[in-house]
Amino acid sequence: MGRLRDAMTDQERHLVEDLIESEHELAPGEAIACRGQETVSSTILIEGFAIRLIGRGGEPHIVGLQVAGDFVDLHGFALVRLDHDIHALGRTRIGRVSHARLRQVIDRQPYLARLLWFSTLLDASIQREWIFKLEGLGAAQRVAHVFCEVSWRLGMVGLGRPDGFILPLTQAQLASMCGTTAVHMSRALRRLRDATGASFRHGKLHCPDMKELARFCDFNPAYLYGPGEMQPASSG
Amino acid sequence: MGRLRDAMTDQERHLVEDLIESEHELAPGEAIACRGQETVSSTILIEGFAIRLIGRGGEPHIVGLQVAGDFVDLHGFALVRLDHDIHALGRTRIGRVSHARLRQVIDRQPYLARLLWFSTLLDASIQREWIFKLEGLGAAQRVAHVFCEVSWRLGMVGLGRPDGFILPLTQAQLASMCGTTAVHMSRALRRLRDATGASFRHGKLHCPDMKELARFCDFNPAYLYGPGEMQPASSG
DNA sequence: CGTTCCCTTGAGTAGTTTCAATACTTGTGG
DNA sequence: CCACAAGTATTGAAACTACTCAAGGGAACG
Repeated sequence: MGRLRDAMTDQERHLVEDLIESEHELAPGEAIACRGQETVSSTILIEGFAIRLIGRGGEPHIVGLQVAGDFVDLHGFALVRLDHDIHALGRTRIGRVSHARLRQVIDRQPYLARLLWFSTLLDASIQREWIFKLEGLGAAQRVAHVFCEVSWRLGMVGLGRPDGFILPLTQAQLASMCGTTAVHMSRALRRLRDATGASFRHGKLHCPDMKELARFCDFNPAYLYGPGEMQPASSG
Repeated sequence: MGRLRDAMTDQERHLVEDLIESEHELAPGEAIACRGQETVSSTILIEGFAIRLIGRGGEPHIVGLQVAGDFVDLHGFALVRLDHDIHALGRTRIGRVSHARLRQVIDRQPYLARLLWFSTLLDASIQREWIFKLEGLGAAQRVAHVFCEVSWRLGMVGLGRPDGFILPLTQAQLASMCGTTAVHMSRALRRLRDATGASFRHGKLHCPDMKELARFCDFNPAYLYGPGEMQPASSG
């Protein structure tokens, strides 16, 4: 819910923070939630990243990325079972919220319910942008778009840095997210480096000029519903 | 909400149907909702299809498809502004539901609120599957997957036919949905016809063997949360 | 200090795009 | 009913992009 901070009062923010019943440290790659399993609690990502994985038969593909402050499996609350796996990326800290507790708060605070709903809608909006990206852009622009999005989302939760960030993905994982192969991703990253100066190696992006990166892939952050243009429904 | 019929009581279904304040006929291609515009009502697709479009600068791309019974812009309720356009596909009939009315019902019927939420989560699940499909499948398998999904979704709202359906898309639009070109889509459709017997021409799919089509693209409908394996949260 | 995983590079192959030309469908007005 | 126009679908060939296989170099971890 971190990304909704501008839409929440201090009271509401405390209400959400108080929902967390336990905190855990997770090792890199550890599962946060698994496909098909019935969920009795949901997870807030307090620190680190998480990936969504869909795999049938062959290698699983990465179909989503969550950053600190995100509710990663709020779907489980309404859907009971998840359709995909969620894994920690690098070392993470998570908080668990029981569905029973969530239900109590939601029934008494309709506005908070709408905020939780908004949170999942934001994820849906991001997924539509990923579809758009996969349909329309080449490999180098796709990965640039991923970097722009992560930079922007980190900025929305106060973790933004102007010259890059740590994102513990391998090039093979980046390739999976961009619908290409590890070898081709390596070449795409070199083209990106030559064109924009942004270099990614061993889970670290160094980017001297974010604007240049955004120009390279025609990045428009409107779909992230950040403070400014588009805002969630007002309180009341 | 048509697709949730199995999760709703008759009373709840009537409650949703009574929400509809006005019905309209739409001409092919007519806009249902536009990016950026503030929405005061949401739309249920009563008959026909709708597409979601994202376009920045160049040609817009199709990033989503809705069938009869779907709430097409429920996002607008929580998000106020949409991040993309929604257009009618072929002749459609829609119903409008004011947000004021929606809010009333939601605050009094928490379970109904969860059903609406579930409806948007189902769209999100479908979008994740689209991402997976674009990342991992070739053009012929992608379009086969689209056909399987539409067939399944029509079946979920009682409009299923064993030998195909009318889907008023051009090959250029299918290409847009599958991240390829119109020319290549034509070739992909021929390969699909040769491999499975399913032929698509001028907005009509003729498919003698749906199972064969499903096998061709390794289609698994679990992500649609149909009656069976995965179900929304129970009432109460 | 070596093993393992990750990244890079090259060369050949397969798949996709582009451009351009032709044919088919549908709808319109003579 | 036919002719025409506009949109839609198919085909071919050349250029391009991406994939695969394979080998070598580099970073991180024990």
